[in-house]
Amino acid sequence: MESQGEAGRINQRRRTRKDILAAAARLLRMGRSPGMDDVAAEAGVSRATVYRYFPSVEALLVEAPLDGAVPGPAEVFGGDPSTDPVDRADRAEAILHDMVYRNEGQLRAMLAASLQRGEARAEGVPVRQNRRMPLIRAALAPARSRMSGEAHDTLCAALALMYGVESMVVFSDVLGIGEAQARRIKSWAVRALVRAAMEESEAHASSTRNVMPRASGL
Amino acid sequence: MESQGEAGRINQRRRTRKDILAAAARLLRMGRSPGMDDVAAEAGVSRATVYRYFPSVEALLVEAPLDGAVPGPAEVFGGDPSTDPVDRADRAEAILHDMVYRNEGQLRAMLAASLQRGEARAEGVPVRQNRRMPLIRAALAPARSRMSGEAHDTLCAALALMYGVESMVVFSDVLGIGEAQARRIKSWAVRALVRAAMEESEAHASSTRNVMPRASGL
DNA sequence: AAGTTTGTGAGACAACTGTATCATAATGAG
DNA sequence: CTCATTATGATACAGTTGTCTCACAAACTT
Repeated sequence: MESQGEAGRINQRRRTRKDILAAAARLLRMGRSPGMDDVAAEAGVSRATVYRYFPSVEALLVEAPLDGAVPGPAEVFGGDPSTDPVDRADRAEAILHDMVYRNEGQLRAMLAASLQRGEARAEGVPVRQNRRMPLIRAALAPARSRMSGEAHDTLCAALALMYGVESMVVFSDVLGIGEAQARRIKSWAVRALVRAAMEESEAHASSTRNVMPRASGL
Repeated sequence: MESQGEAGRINQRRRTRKDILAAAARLLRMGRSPGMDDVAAEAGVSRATVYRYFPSVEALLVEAPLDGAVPGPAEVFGGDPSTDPVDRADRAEAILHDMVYRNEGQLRAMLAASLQRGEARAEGVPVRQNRRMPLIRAALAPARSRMSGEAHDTLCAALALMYGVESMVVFSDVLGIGEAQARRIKSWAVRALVRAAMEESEAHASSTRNVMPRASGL
């Protein structure tokens, strides 16, 4: 055999890699912040092998699968007759809220890893993925035609501030607020923002003044 | 001398502590993420001494002073005749916005440090400083008497999601939005939230229904 | 000037991270 | 089956973090 790299023993490597990620996710789900030794022991492989698949513990934790698949827009609003953007935005937040608090430890690790990209960052490390915007867009779909593009983008960006892990960090670490309180506060804020954007768009329909700033590149 | 603890050599200890924090801030301002050795060398003290004042690198970086003092409520609203909570909240956000983007590197390091080893949380060590709540409270002071305590606390918590470093992380890393855009979006959202809370409170004054959830412990 | 208290420096130490090397065992091709 | 390929295990290693102990020197008290 001369073709190396791709066609060595793909199945074995895939299985090992999957086992390592599963072990990491299992430990993260226990609330621990595992080190390489822990992951290796849990996966039943040696520490050196884990390092052969992931260059650092951060890179490993970032790729560890989340508990419970993050539902896409189709799963959330698929067979949904509701057309009220306020309710839909609120419900989308509730779903992401549950996912975030169920995977708190892992998401914190992922956020921390993405923040250290300040100085010297490796090449292959995956950046941050954006799970929230598709959900937000889908939630606001019924109101999309009633708003200007700028108003829609601004609202999307503002909602993105409340939908992700970062809001949980603020609630927990800065404000010392628990999950239930956080959910109630975000629910109120999300509804207020969507309502405000729609009211401004309606007002804009009769006058020519645009209250909302532009927000492109989303 | 038998009374130890308080009256030992307070001045010396204060000076050492200040030097260590200043050294850490100096290194952070260079964009580095210093370790204990670096801080000790920069401060001109031994590594053991640094550990005598701060139990970990995280605790040290969290307390490191920022470039340009964060103005307190007095400096911002001291000789200020404005009483519109919407404008005041917007202006407070603008001030914190400038501070955040001026200290982006250090604040990212501080945020990462606070997330890093979330497992072993020390007892007396503050996880995060809370610079934003005093400003938010001062901004909303003119409206404080016109709202219920629950409505006020909920609004404060919702605003706290937009005032700090975390919103910058969302804008930059998740949405890819620059500073000016971020400021405009936050300005709109802040104004919309304050306005919504005040309108609901006015409506509440005539009816008995309370739309806003409770948020205590701020 | 004692003598005592107390902050500091120096170094040893275990634990963990990330890298490198070598030997072994599993795998697939002939 | 036989043999070369290759993933893996077992180490050893340097670097860092955080703890600890001991000795020294600066301060305060009398």
